[in-house]
Amino acid sequence: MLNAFGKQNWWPADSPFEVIIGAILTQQTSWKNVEKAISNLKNKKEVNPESINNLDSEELESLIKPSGFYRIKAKRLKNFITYFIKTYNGKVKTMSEVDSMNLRKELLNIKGIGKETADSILLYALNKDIFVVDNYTKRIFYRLGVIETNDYEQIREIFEAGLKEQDKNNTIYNFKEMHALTVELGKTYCRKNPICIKCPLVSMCKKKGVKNEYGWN
DNA sequence: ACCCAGGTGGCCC
DNA sequence: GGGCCACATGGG
Repeated sequence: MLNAFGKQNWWPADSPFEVIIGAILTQQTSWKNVEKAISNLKNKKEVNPESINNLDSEELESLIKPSGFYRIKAKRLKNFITYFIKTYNGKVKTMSEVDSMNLRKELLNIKGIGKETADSILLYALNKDIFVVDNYTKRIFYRLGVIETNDYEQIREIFEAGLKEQDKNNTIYNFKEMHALTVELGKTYCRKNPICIKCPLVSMCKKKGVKNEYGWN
């Protein structure tokens, strides 16, 4: 994937806090639309916990409209920021000092932050060695025959173990690139309706004739 | 006119 | 534990 697509250098953002905002806004949404929403926020105010918390809900909704699901995402942003200010005084550094698996549980208790969003925050905002599993990860590597399970935690542990074993000295970097490259490959060659024939990994495929969401046509 | 996007929670069984 | 649904804008 690195040969096919090059280094991705995720996550594009000016600050770790902006990574978190983007992680919530990009749920089931193309990054292009998220960029518009973040650009609207930046044009309004500096993107920091206090300034976004001080926006009233209707104004926040209207600013993030391009990212879709804007009413529910405005609530999700507020849910996170309320917790973040109350618990960590709005400081990313303070939050990042918490043990990563304990912090993961805390994040998962916030309504609107599920596993992928929590793990994106841990990896890309806080540089924790947690691998992010998304639907492309499941779809691509199921089709390839690399994984047989659909369970998020199992898949996360399989990738974490494999990537650590391959290169212990660049765990965080490799987790970041692996996930970003997986998304890049998925966007181009691994949609729900399979168009895998030009996929750079197609020669590795072990599975044939599987017909379901994670199937091969 | 479809199909899909860097998911999540609620509800039902 | 899974299966289905709402949430919504914008691009191919």
